[in-house]
Amino acid sequence: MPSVPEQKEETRQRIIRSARRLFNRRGFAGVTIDQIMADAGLTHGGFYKHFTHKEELYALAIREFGDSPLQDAWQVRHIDPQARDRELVGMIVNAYLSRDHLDDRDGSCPMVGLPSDVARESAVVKEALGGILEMMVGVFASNLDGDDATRRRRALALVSTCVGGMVLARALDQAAADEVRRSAREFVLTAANWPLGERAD
Amino acid sequence: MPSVPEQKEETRQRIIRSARRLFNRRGFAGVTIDQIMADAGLTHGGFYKHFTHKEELYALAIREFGDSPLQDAWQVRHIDPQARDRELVGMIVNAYLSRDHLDDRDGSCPMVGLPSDVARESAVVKEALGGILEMMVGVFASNLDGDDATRRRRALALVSTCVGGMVLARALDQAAADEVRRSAREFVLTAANWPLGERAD
DNA sequence: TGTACATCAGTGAACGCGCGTTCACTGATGTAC
DNA sequence: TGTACATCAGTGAACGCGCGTTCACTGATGTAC
Repeated sequence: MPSVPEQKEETRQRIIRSARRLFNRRGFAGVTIDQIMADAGLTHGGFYKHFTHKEELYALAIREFGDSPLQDAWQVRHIDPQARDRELVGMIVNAYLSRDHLDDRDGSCPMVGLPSDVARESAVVKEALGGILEMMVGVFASNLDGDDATRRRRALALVSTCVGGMVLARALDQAAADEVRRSAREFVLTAANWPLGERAD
Repeated sequence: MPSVPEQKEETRQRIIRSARRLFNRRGFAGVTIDQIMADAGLTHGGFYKHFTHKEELYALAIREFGDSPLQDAWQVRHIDPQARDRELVGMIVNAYLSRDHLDDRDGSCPMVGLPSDVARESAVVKEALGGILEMMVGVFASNLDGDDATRRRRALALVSTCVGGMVLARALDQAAADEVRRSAREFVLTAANWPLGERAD
């Protein structure tokens, strides 16, 4: 076999990483295949040696956020989804609703950067986002009181507040963005009785 | 003056209404000027007799939601933003998080249909969305307890939950969408102590 | 009251550009002998 | 160990199409006389 499979796979991953950053910042329609390939240090023609459609790469890019733990992007590392640790969840909420996360157009959670985009895409793309939602809901639910169903419902609502706060913050001017972000954070931490920890902003 | 100003203004409004529906459903990049003009019963060439750019129409279309009271889209009419009426706010929350509102791609609140799109647009567009947020925050805050600052902060958080729940619901499959929607609704109504009223779904 | 004229909202062809996708080609690399 | 060959990831020109925008034109309508 004259081509090197490991090298091809490495290139493929590099393209997906470039796509993840660019799509997250500018949405599906706002990024061209040429830009993604150039960002990965390649020319546009080779794209179809790795993927069949632009949309296929889009779904893969979103799934990537789940694989390469999202925590990296949030500056909160090594989180065990099963962990019952209210302090840790408090930190996650702080990080999720932080100014850093708001400004990180490239690496932010795709629920913050791409929801309206995903709403218009096919089931494959929606499933990729659903996986990320479940990850976050799992962490929240493990640290709430009540029976399983109640914890899940409350977790879904609290995730909605976090995501909604950030989505709105992105769609507003700086001052309004900070106000919404902080209000959502205070509300979630108080409602769930999670410690506030040290807040950077 | 051989042209009729009132007729031109009427045409202009018809274009804006078409734009509002189409942009809300498919986003800024997903709609062509030709489609908007055709929807308004015109041909594409006349567009520039009314607007200078595509983006100008986009901002106008979003503002339109504030002018033509959003309540029409929510099936809740004649709401006085100053009204202190917990029952009414309960109805608004129910309507906002209803299946009807989720499925109404054309007429839904632009905070639900367009936030990621708006996040990538200019200040003019963001201000248009900010106006709609303030409308909703005003209604919520008037029906909460505490001093002004506290009510506003809680209102911002509760609006975040409503918007976040709907934005996520749009980006998920049917089953997950209903679960998020209902969880967010129950949580908001309970947390704010607003009556549940009759829920259709 | 009637007629010639000026205006301008709306038409539809055209322009230029960029995009997603295709394809003939290249050249580095592994394999066969 | 060396050489001829086959493979295929990556290249870059090209294709077809649709989009935003421009522009010469039309024809309905108000105005001047």
